[in-house]
Amino acid sequence: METRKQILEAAWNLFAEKGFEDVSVRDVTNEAGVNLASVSYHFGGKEGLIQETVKLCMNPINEYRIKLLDAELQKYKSLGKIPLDRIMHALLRPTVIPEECGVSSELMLRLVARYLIESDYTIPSVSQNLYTDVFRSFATALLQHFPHLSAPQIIKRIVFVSGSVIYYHGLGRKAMQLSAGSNEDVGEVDREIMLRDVIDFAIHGFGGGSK
Amino acid sequence: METRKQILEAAWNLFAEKGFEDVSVRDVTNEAGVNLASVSYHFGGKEGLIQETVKLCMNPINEYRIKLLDAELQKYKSLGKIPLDRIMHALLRPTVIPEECGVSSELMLRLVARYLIESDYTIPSVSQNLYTDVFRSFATALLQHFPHLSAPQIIKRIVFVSGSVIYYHGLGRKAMQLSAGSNEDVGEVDREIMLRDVIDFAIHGFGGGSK
DNA sequence: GTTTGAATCATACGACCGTTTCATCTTGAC
DNA sequence: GTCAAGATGAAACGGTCGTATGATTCAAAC
Repeated sequence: METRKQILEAAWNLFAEKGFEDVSVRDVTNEAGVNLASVSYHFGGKEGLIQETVKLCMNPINEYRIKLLDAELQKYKSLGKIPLDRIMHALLRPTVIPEECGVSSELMLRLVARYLIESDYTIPSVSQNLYTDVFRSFATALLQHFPHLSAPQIIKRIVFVSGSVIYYHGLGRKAMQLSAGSNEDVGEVDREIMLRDVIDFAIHGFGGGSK
Repeated sequence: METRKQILEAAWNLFAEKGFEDVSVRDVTNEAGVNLASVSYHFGGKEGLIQETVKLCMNPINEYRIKLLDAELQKYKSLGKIPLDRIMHALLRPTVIPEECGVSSELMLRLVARYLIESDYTIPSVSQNLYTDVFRSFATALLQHFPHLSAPQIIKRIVFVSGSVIYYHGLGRKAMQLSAGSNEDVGEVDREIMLRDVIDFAIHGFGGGSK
């Protein structure tokens, strides 16, 4: 059963670095130091391995989101509603600083983004309920702040906000370089600062000045 | 020279529908009704065809953005600055309603998103300058409104906004379904309404209330 | 010690891919 | 009419891929 874990770890690293199509089953098993047939044996095939890998990244993030939101809910239950910035914090922190929920780096978010696009945005069935929970919980919390918005409008804005971050993870660095008109590196980004920025952006974008 | 055009059209449709990896050169040439070797002859290979296809989508959108912004610049030059909503309109309309610049549907945006992710966000060299122009022009216009923001901060927020739209194009519909907890279809989206929504979101997110 | 079933291994199969090669056709210039 | 160059065509090459197969090892149960 050690083999299974080794395969997942190797796949994890390789997929995140090169993408699903550019990594062969042989690449994974070589990296993991296990036999080629192990992937079929343990995961039923490459597709099964991919889905398992993606779940390994998606689920902790969504679980962490819900956990953070629940904690805020307890803290502010006397108030009747969670402050907007705390809601956004719960929604966004797990994606900006994924290490906190065991997802080793933001490379993994690119992996998820990649998967969603390549699979026509089909979410693995095991993760679907979790996604549903996330959308519902945050929509409920946000409705306290924006009772004039319809549920679909709320969801739409949650998607806007999530998209900002994922896209930024991928293209942000490149965009900085392009804007400078050169290919020089722009240095490391401070994750806490970035989190603050994106929360700020989300709060104002969401509220539209109405709160 | 007709062959070249037929190949591009077939590639355009197939790539957008299935992605680059899932479409073989044979698929393209069969769909186009031309010989297999034509792709190597006209584009040097599959990679060349991919880049040409992506450019066919990227460039008109960025050109249209600049064109719209220039038009606003003329209209409001006596004012010293373009109204914020008009800047956002110029930035976002070409991606929400790409037909207006000859890009046949939002499927093409998925194609671009797919390419950016699969190619590690490497922008084809011919399109690089255009991207640089876009970032610079919009950053300049936005700086009039937010002189307290640094250039990198402006760029960062442009990326946030662009990301919202692209992500929404792909995942938005799915998100609606998930939030409903079912797989029922959510119907068509009104593009003009969506444009208004995303501009609204962008304006407030960008300004952060500071106008 | 034997049995048994899960796990691992070396190997091979069949399919598909991108590219190349070389022959053939087309077209316009001389 | 001939020639040359561009464009198209048929076919094959070499390589890689995901998967299947059957043998082998291993460990726990009896």
